[in-house]
Amino acid sequence: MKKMTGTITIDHVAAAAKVSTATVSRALNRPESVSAALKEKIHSVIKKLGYIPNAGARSLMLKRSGTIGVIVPTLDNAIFAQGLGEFQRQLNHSGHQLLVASSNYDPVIEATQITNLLVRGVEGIALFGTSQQREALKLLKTRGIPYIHVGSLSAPLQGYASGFDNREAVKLGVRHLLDQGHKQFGILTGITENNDRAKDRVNGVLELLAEKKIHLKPEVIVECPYELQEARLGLKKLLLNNPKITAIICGNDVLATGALLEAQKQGIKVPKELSIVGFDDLEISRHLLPSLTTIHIDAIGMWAQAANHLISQINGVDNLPKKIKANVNLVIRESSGAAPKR
Amino acid sequence: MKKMTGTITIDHVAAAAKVSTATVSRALNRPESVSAALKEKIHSVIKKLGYIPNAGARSLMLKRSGTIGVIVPTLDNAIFAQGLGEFQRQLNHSGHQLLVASSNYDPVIEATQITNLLVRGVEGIALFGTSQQREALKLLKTRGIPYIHVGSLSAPLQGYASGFDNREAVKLGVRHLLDQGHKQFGILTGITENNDRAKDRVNGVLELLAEKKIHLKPEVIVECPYELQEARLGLKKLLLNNPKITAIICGNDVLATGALLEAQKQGIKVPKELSIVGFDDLEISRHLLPSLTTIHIDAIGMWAQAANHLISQINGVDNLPKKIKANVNLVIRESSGAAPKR
DNA sequence: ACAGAAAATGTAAGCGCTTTCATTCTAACC
DNA sequence: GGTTAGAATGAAAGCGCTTACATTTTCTGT
Repeated sequence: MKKMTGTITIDHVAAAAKVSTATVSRALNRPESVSAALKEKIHSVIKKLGYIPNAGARSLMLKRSGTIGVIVPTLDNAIFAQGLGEFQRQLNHSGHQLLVASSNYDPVIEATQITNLLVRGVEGIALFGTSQQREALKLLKTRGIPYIHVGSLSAPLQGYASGFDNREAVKLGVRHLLDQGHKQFGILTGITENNDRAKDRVNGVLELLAEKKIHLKPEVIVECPYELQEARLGLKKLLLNNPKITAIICGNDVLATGALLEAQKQGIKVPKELSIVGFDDLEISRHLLPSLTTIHIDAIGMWAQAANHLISQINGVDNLPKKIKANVNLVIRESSGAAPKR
Repeated sequence: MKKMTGTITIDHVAAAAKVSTATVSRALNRPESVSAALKEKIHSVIKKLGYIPNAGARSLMLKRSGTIGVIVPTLDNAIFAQGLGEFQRQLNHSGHQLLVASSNYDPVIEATQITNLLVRGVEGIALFGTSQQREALKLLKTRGIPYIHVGSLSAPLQGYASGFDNREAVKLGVRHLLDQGHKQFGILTGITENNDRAKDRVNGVLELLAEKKIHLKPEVIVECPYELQEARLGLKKLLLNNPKITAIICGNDVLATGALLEAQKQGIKVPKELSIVGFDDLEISRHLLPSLTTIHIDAIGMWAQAANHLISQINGVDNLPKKIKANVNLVIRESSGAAPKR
């Protein structure tokens, strides 16, 4: 039967090459089982016709779609963009394409995005953090879809995770500040609701300070969205009500950058009058003046590991590690210094 | 036939609900054609079984995959990340998922990524810029796959485009600098090879300056990758060999930020001794000290338009506009000022 | 209460591909 | 030269779904 439409199927190729569809398929998928002569003829026909196998039919037979999904809170933060770039690069090595979705830090949206990805037939999913609805996670479990949490370590439902302990990581910065003699702290954190990483970081700070008998009043903990403008407002608020603060611990480098810029705008000397510590170590952090003291996380490695773990899961490798720890370390630069004498 | 595997198909649902598969399919796709009673029973069975339709089979019948591809040079630049976020948001409205690929500014990689996306059955593709291989574009044309160029306006092969004229846009900044009395210019541009936008911007500068009888020597045009570190090196090089320069036009805000930071590091007063103009208007640009004079482009709108245009193409709407112009305007801030008297 | 229209449901044919199994061709051996 | 193992190819089944068409059920109006 001749087709009317412009879509070229394997039948067209088979007909044009005067072979069966089986042979065409084999020429494509198991070339060593086809004679050189036919193989050559088939490939030339394919090129001439511009044939590309139909993805649906293929995945229907193979039971593999060749796509992997990822859901991040937002693309608008360099730390995610950078991570996704690496994730995608790794996936490419194994012939997978990346289906991207974002949740805007909302578990409800995230749950529907999980379904969306499932409906598109992804073979695996990378999820950022661990604040997903249990329901959604269970769906993945029952459907047997491989998935991995990225950026945290304490995965629910005994899931896999590639990340680090945010609670401990942030203490690196706090300890540094304590060593510098700081006593009056402020925290500029992202919105902690539905954000386990932000929560952990705040709790890490509080925990370590509590050990040193320092207890923070609620008003020195300010939450704000991860935006420069908001961070500046946040710092303003923090300092206005608590002028004695000498050190600010920020939930990430976006917040820290905003805080730094606002401090400078107000003529506050950093680090002489105020020390600022960030988290993530974005590219810009080392270039700011003063450069930012921050917690460096190996985001590249973390995402690369996540990708490879996911692929291993898909390939049915067993005895896979439950947790993959990413490297984390304090980078002391110019935005932190000795506490001012009063 | 009972299936052994854990995969739940429409047959399982039909059996469990004691209806035909056709009815289940209809309950899902054309609910108004199924009686309320059955509909309810079917949905409860679906929920209980955790049934999710098989993507391959579905796209095979429907001839639509529900996915759209995009290829950007990199995810590592906020301007792309932000754009992609919006693109994806728009696509979600029409029930599409985003398949992301990146080319690292390499047309060869881009061509293979185009094939990859095609193999995954995307219904349409957004391409950044116009530097793709003609071959690859022709493949899309012959396969009848809708696509659109984003970020430029002069699409090859009579393709569609959502973007702006980079050549004219950059002149906004140059004119401003000329108005401020500048005579000695330097250009800090991204790598122009395989980058039509970067090329156009450089040419735009040269064109306008030529009108004013200003001709730039090759050594005041420095190319460097879009990274802060590289930009700092670039500025150093520029100034070292050409100390008389009073104004620098940068290919984008990353470069401009790097230049600004390096100038400050060197103790050069901006804008008193040196004016800097960027391009893109990233979030950080308005917050830097001094804040960055730059060309604002409506990246959000540009990507939103691209998404909608692509969807219209897919839906077979005709008489679609060939070019969609995005808004562009000069934002004068603190990094540019009057040329220093010498 | 009954014919006929309309609504609801079922039957079965493919969508384009891979792959098992059967068949044909090739080459190797005695 | 005749047999046969092995390689190359073809025929056809079916992956899970949607939908045209056939069939059954329900609803009209008189």
